[in-house]
Amino acid sequence: MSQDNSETLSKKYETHQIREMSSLGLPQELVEAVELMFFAYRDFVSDPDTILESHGFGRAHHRVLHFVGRRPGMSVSELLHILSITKQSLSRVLKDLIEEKYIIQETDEHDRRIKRLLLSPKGQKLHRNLIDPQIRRFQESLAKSEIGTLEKWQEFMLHLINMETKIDFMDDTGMDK
Amino acid sequence: MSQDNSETLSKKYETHQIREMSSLGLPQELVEAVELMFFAYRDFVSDPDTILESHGFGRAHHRVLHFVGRRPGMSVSELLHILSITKQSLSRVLKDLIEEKYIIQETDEHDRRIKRLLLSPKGQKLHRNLIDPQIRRFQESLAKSEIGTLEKWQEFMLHLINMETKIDFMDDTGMDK
DNA sequence: TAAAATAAGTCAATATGGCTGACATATTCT
DNA sequence: AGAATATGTCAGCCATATTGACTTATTTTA
Repeated sequence: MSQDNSETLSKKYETHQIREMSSLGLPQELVEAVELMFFAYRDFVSDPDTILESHGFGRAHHRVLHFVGRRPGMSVSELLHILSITKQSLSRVLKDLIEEKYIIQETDEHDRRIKRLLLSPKGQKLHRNLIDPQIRRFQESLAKSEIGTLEKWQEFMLHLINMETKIDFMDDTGMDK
Repeated sequence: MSQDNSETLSKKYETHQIREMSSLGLPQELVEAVELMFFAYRDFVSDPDTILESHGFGRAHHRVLHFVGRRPGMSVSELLHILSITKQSLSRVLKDLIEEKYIIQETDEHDRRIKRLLLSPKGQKLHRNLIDPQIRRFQESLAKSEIGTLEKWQEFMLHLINMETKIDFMDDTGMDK
């Protein structure tokens, strides 16, 4: 942070009174969980963010690289669907990635309207560099926690997801139910 | 989505070949987990997003309401610190919330440079409306999963967080370790 | 007590990544 | 032949982030 006071907050907190009870009547544990989602997500994407910046890319580029990497040969409209954005939003980002040869387009053999999207070797390398710190973060967290395997965590996270999204996700992973 | 083809992706997928193996050499489970983070976070904030829109607010307003609600009496610089944004970014959002009387400012008694931020009753009500669907989502997910309690999930999520952030979070929740 | 540091606020410019609406083009389906 | 589909593009708008340069009030410190 640039304009920051690095003194710890707790120290400051001793100097003033808490004026009202926070989060009246809500289960404290669940309110905490809401914050955990915010902080965990923010820090989870922070490493890729740094790498992306050095390439002049943003999170939008990351998402495209990720899904094209996971589903080689997906069409533009499939990509729009899974990202839940408009084609105008996608266009700039996709154009960047194609111009700089991270993504390759190939016309579908059977329906020449459709363009299949693929990662070039260069794109695969960047994708790998972006996902590596995230994988590492999971592995470290797994090692430090008593959770054992990811299974239950995954189940819980999956239930947080909207039904429509779930369909996309399972197509993507090859899951059954 | 506005410009969307509602046909399911899986159906389309039968019609073309997967060209290359995806995510070469990476543990599949962890790659899946990366996606779960993306989808779960997106859908988790989708309900508040809808409510915010009807008030002419965005996610930035939500974050301010949330942290001020959780830590009544926090100063502007503490808020900047916890959000990791600049004061110029905060200013418009905070101005909106103060002008529309969701947030009250009070000058600190002992140091008159500092302004303590508080939710008005109106602000508390909105905060509550925003967090309710998220709490509900957690409760439903908890009921559907075999995870039992949130404890292990919380531990795992906490380990995903950067050390600096952890300090803020624990100040916030009153946690010890 | 004068100078430095701190807390808050402001102005201006810039970038990213969403959005809508209106079209254009090529291709395939009916 | 005409409708529908897949992609792409132009133009403009909005929210939210950034940096840098200042101002004002207040407190701390040398």
